[in-house]
Amino acid sequence: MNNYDDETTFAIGELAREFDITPRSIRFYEEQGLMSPSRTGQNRVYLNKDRVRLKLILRGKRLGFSLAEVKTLFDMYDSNPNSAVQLEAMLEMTEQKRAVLRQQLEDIQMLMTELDDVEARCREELAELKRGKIA
Amino acid sequence: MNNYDDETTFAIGELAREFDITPRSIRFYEEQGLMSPSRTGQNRVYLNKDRVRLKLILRGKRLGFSLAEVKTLFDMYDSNPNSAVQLEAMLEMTEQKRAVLRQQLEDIQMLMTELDDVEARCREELAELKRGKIA
DNA sequence: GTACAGGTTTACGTTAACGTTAATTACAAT
DNA sequence: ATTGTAATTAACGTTAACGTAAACCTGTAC
Repeated sequence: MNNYDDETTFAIGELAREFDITPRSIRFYEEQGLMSPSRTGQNRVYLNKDRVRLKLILRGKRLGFSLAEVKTLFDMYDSNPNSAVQLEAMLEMTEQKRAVLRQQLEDIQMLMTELDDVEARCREELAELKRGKIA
Repeated sequence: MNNYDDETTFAIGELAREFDITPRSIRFYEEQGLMSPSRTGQNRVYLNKDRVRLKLILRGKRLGFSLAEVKTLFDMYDSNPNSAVQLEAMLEMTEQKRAVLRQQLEDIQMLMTELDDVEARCREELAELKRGKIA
């Protein structure tokens, strides 16, 4: 499913709806050099490869990369695909991201136990209130 | 370790160094109502409770909370803990946050496996490059 | 033919979380 | 007395990722 051939075209609004973003965002990504759709007259026309690019941009964002970082990856891939240099740069970026995620996991665990404490104290005080020990 | 008594005081620069942020940031947090250190003359003086607050702010940030959200949590925590209404509101709030954290945990785990995939493909291609299968 | 639903460019506005001077104060050491 | 280090307030500057008009074209529906 979700498999288009190389002829199928999309208007900017279609892609916007599909990925639940605004046309403005898509134009912005183009302005930042992340996409370059063709045109019919003055209207942008997107092929499936452009659609895939957009998907990659959004996935990069979900992974916490900035648009500039995504562009860096695109540029590297476009200029020298499958080069050892590009692949190693990619590995480095993923490793950095992994470190951030590890830190977040740790933080979440600490926060959760703190929430446990707060909750326990709340329940205790509530129980005392109901027993009438405090007005 | 890292255990200070309630008398120990800190200058703004000390805290900045300890948490690897700038004094400007600490003043900004105060300006946003997240801290209120005492003073000697016109200089800010931080006690351990302030230091703990700062730690919590930074942890919240790492978790993706805005300063405004952190402030909301602080306000709730600080507000009168003697009323049953307040306590129940607090419980509701912590339960909501807990749900958010659970979701984040899930997201992070998915992202990590995605990174695993990317990394695995990279290493594989690198290995092929080294075996000379690709020019 | 006119309304309308899309598309277009240009350009200024917005928000968060600080950065960056500037001008001043205060204590500590040389 | 001067130099150095750390602190202060006030206020304007910055970045990312768009939002939001304004003013325009353009093909289809009625």
